[in-house]
Amino acid sequence: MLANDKNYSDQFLLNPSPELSDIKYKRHIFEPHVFIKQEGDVADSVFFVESGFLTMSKTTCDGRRQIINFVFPGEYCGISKRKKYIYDIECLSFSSLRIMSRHDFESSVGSNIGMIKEIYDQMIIWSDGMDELIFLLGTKTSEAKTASFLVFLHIRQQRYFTDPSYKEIPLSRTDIGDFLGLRVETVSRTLSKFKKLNLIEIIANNRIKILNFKSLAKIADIENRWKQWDQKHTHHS
Amino acid sequence: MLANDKNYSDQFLLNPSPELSDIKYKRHIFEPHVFIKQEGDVADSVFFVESGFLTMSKTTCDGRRQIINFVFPGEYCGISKRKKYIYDIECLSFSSLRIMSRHDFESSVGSNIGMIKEIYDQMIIWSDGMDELIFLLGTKTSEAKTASFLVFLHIRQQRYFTDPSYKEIPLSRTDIGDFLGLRVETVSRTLSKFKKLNLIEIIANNRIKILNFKSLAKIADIENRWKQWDQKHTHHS
DNA sequence: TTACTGAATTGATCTAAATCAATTAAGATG
DNA sequence: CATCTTAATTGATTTAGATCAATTCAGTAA
Repeated sequence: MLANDKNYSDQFLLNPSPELSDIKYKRHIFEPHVFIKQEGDVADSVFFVESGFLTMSKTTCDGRRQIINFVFPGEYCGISKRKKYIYDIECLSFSSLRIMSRHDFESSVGSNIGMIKEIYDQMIIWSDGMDELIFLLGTKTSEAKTASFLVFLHIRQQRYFTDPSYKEIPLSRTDIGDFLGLRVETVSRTLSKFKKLNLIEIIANNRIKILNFKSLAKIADIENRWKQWDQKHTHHS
Repeated sequence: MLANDKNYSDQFLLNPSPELSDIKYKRHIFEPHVFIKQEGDVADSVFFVESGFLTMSKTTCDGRRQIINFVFPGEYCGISKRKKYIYDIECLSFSSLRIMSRHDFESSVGSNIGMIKEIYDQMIIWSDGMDELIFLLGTKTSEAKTASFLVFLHIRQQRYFTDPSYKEIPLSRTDIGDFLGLRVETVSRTLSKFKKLNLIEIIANNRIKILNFKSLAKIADIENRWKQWDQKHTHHS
């Protein structure tokens, strides 16, 4: 729990679109690392993130966690057709959420084409992100995964923030690993390697500055596999 | 290309809901292994599967393929907000598709709340499936992955088919591996193991009969990890 | 039938990443 | 401030699954 997280102000709260802002809600501020909902809980609410960051994750009984998605300010979370949530919803930082009842949300969405369009649009964007994550988890090496993550975070942060004091997403190495399907140690080693190559600068544990975006983007896609291929096929000595 | 795939008939074609069936379309029959669209193609069409199976997949430049989703009869495919597709759309079997122009599709969906609700519902279901796949890829062992796949397929097939002649989805071991983030050899080895344990029966290459669903479901979730944990913590000899 | 082709299986070996084990660094607390 | 706690890093070792290499099997064609 960082001291400056406590300088909480709603100066930068995001509002939902006019279409959606009519739904009855309660605002609630959550502290970091609080579980808003857990897998198996009755899926009775929908959340709108006014500020802060959430994760959607699932944990095996032996403690392996997979982060399925990050929820950014301006996004909805908890939309489901099931009786129970199939994932945990957890706060990464101090977060201000609008909590709506599922019933209110669904009846509003069901009767207003502007509203459903809004949610539909978010779902298509999320769907693209999930495609990328599935591809990453199924095919990429630890280096490509880590580079992809840095690229992803860089783009996502640029998209969402104009206020400099809210630029950082408080992710631990464990969180990063749980997103990429890697262990902490591997994430740490890979970041150290990137640091040595002057691709990044580790300012503080939760602050990684990208020094060479282009190279990272290359590694994220294919570079390391090509490197291997290259080594095999061009070194004849 | 199996001989009985050629016994093509539209006796079992699925229709979209009345809401959506007004959109202008062309029907087209595709052969197995045909790419309907490839990553990078202009995203100008939307497809409705009347019969057959599609995959959405992405391939790295060194040939690793990740299947992101299977498209079953009655489902839509190719819906995007991007200019270009970010995945390949490929036929697994002989498939009858309704091809709509993206423009027609979007304008119909944008103006009809019944239509958008229909698509929205499919997206929520797909989203749940993608959550599961992300979890599987990030946390599960090869045995749990393979068992999960068998469970998934069993449930999916039961849901979609009443006509027995269309029960089998023509997946190769490579396809299964490309879905689970495993290599062919690993899939084969794992299936052989399951066969030896009398959990499944391999009738033909594309026909796996489940003999013990309960055990597979257990393995799919956690069994193998608990087994490991168990061995470590209870064997004191 | 026999030969041919591509898929599946099985075995041997290798390797990327996990696991195990300290050590170091960074925050938080009294 | 010193102390306590938790996170990050780094090194040594192990291992699950990949890769490499035949072999077997199934399906098709001649």
